[in-house]
Amino acid sequence: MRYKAGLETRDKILQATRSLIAEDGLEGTTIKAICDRAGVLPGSFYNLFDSKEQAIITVVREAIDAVDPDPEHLGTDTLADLVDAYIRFATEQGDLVRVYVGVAVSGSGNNPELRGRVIRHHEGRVGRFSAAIARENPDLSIDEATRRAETLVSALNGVALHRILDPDFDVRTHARSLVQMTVTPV
Amino acid sequence: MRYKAGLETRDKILQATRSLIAEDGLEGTTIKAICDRAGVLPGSFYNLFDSKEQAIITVVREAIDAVDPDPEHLGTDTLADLVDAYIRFATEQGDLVRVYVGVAVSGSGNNPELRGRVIRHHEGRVGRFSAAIARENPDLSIDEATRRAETLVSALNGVALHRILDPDFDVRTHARSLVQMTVTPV
DNA sequence: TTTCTATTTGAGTGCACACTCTAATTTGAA
DNA sequence: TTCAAATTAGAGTGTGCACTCAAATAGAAA
Repeated sequence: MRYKAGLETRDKILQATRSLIAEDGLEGTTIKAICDRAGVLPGSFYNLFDSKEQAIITVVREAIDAVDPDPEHLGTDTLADLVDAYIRFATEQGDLVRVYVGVAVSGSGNNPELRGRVIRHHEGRVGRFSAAIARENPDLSIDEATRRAETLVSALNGVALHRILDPDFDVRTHARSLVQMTVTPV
Repeated sequence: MRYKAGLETRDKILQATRSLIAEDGLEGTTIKAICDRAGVLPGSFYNLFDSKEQAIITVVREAIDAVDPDPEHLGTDTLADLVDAYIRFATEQGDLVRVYVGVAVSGSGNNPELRGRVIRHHEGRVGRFSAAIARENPDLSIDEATRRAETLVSALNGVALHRILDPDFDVRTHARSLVQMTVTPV
């Protein structure tokens, strides 16, 4: 893959794979469907990818990375930044939400690595939220901040899931009111 | 299916189907896998079910019904009852949670009816929660009660999802604190 | 232009899939 | 005990799957 044509084909294949996984799940996605949607023949697919699984893994990693971008800067984001990034993800990347949740739920029987990756990433996210909450509410114990972060991250995932069922669902409003509730002691 | 043996076989097949859908998704579940896990041969399967799809639909309906049992008694349950029922579902029926979420996310390409069923059921649930909230907080407007119900139901779904990733996750505590937050004005 | 290689073409392969069929066995009501 | 119907056994069928390959074409570097 050193010419422009190859890169474009690769991109078309990944787009097709992404939307098909969202529609039919990891195991329901076939090479033929990918090739048809991408406007490509099997030979081209296998010129660029070793296997169907490789294309799928590429898309899943993309989804995991999209859930919260830039996970390097530990301890610098505000809670509002983290939530805004998530709102953007939930509203603009519906297909990737479906891929992410699909892997979390039924982590590809023949590839348990993917599910482990989702779990580790999820834990990292809770940690990031917890740190932000602790930073902004210094009077909270570590345990309490973690508990609230768990509640908040879970609840936000639920909101993203709701938006899959109802595209008009107001993610922004619900997400912000969840933040209010979570960081305000009751 | 009029003899005891048939009923038992049917039950084994549905159990196997349920766990396999949870593991591999709707489209990843095969007749061979179902028969192997149920300890049954294809002939027996097709003596009791017309098709693979029929067995799957049966399990999915089971999952949808389990999300909130007894949806007839509109307007009688307290919010605490509804939440307790959900906590029980989330902690005791992990496989059905996975089936339910899986259908919600990637509603079986070749069977859009299932996804529609999940959506309608979900809306009914929000309505039930909304009514309970309004009954217990008469000073809230209908819109505000509905908004809070949407937030709460979504968040509870997120908590159930979290438990799939982490079986030790304390569903009860997080669910109850979400209820607190949702019904207590901030 | 020549040459080398990336890319595409599209028919082909073997295997696993959903599903069928007939014969054998088990069941329970009479 | 008889017997029709329910159930199971298990080999068989055609189709669609993931994947391969040799030949044709297009693209960049010399």
